[in-house]
Amino acid sequence: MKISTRGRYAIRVMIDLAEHNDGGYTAMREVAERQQISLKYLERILPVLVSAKLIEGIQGKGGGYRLTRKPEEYSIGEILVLTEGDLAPVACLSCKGKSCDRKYICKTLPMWKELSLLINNFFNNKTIADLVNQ
Amino acid sequence: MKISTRGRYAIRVMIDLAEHNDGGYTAMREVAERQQISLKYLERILPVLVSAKLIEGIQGKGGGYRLTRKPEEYSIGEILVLTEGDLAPVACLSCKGKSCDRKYICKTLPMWKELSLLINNFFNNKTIADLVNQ
DNA sequence: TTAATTACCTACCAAGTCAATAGGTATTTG
DNA sequence: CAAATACCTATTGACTTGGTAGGTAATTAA
Repeated sequence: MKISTRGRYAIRVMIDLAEHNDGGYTAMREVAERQQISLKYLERILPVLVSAKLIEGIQGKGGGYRLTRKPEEYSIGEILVLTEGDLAPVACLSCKGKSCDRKYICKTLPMWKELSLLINNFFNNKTIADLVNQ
Repeated sequence: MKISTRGRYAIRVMIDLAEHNDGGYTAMREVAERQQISLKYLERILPVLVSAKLIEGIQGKGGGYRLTRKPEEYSIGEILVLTEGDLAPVACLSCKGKSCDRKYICKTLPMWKELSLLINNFFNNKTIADLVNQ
């Protein structure tokens, strides 16, 4: 029951980009240094954020990444779904998991659905801007 | 971000024991059959519930397990803590994890604490009795 | 007393995930 | 041309997951 470094690092990168958002591009080398995260590892996490158009990057000297929207327009939920794959607390509710043949009689399923809703609401109602301003 | 079969199966066993609670002992072979869970696997999950005195078992023919309290006196939280080890949604908040040296400057830590509280409250306010009666 | 049944115990295993590291290539700027 | 950057793919060691295998000890019914 843990959110992995992939998702947590992605959020920290987004916050860092929001904090240093002057219209230009921020090199991931700087972000990695400030956040004390391996640059090489970050480079493996970012592509999914780029292809989902949450950030955009340009190559070459002076290049880097920048946000494509305002910080308050990113929900934590969408970042985590991209990087973690799913926010379902149990396999039965994951879109990847196969349908369980006990779903109509399972006494625990309603509880998992309730929890899933709680967690999803929590993350969808929290934005990058909420985390920058504190 | 998933609760594993260990915790989920433990809860289902507790519910099953509560449903067939006539004062006597219920053989795990029956529970495994009803719940469609491998008996051998269940036998590996149960010892922690026994040593924490959530259930008690007696050996030999006619033996089995039974609850030591009333169903409404078991919170889902305590069952999951025993079987999953921890309910912290991130390593930084786990009792097992080492202390993070960014904890005083981390912009995300307050959010993880908030989520952790939400999840713990959810599980601590839900009992086995809540799941049996529906 | 014996056979059946049960909890209880330990070792093992295959597959997958996690958290990186390594070693590049392509692109752009000064 | 050199430096800096994003971008790409393969590999790896440690760990977790979800079991299986093969027993032993205790108890009861026949």
